[in-house]
Amino acid sequence: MRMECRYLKKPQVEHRKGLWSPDEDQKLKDHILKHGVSCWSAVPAKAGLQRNGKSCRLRWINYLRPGLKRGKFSLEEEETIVKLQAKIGNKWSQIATHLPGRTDNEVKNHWNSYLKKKITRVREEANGHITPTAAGGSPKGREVGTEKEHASKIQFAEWLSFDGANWDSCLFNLEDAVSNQWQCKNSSIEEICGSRSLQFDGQYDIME
DNA sequence: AAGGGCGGCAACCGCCTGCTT
DNA sequence: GAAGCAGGCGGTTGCCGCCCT
Repeated sequence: MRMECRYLKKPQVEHRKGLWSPDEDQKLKDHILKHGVSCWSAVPAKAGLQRNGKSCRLRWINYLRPGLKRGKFSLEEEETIVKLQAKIGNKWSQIATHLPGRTDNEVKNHWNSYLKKKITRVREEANGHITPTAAGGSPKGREVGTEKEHASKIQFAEWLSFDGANWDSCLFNLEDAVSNQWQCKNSSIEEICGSRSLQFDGQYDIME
């Protein structure tokens, strides 16, 4: 596969940057659906695009690929992200494999812009030395004080709670989880998550 | 109504890895 | 074993829209 692209003569064209137009999307989509991908660096020329191969690959994976799930992350998806991030760190591509229809970029963005701040806030509130708007929450943050914000806050606190009520036989400690200090005693991460959600038989014990 | 600030998202950048010669 | 290349990945940036003052 790689052989066929290795010594292809690539035209030296100025590559376009920035947002993709609907026309470019259509060209890329049509080309890939019709011919598949044997070599990303050859795709732009074959598809009639003035982009580089990497850009095309990214656009396809993150936006055009069939089966992508758009829209808000579900509570279950957020649980998965937080757990896996605590377990394996910022391995977004690996985390994304446990979230069908989600891309690594999407997961990363959601973590950086939302989950990380939420966790910090919950954590600091648990420590009792924070105002609700600190830790990334802006003083003018959206939905602050609204019913929606209130609801999401409660939900988040619920699924991060110690009682593990919605964790199906999982003893989960927020403080350790967010410090990357919790460990799974009896199960590998694959066993824990299976192909998708958090169904597993083992238990988490907090290791010092 | 307007401007400033923030959050969310798309895309780029640079490094790393694996493969081939 | 070294060099060159493509693909993969994580970090970062920049733009846009929404919300608040």
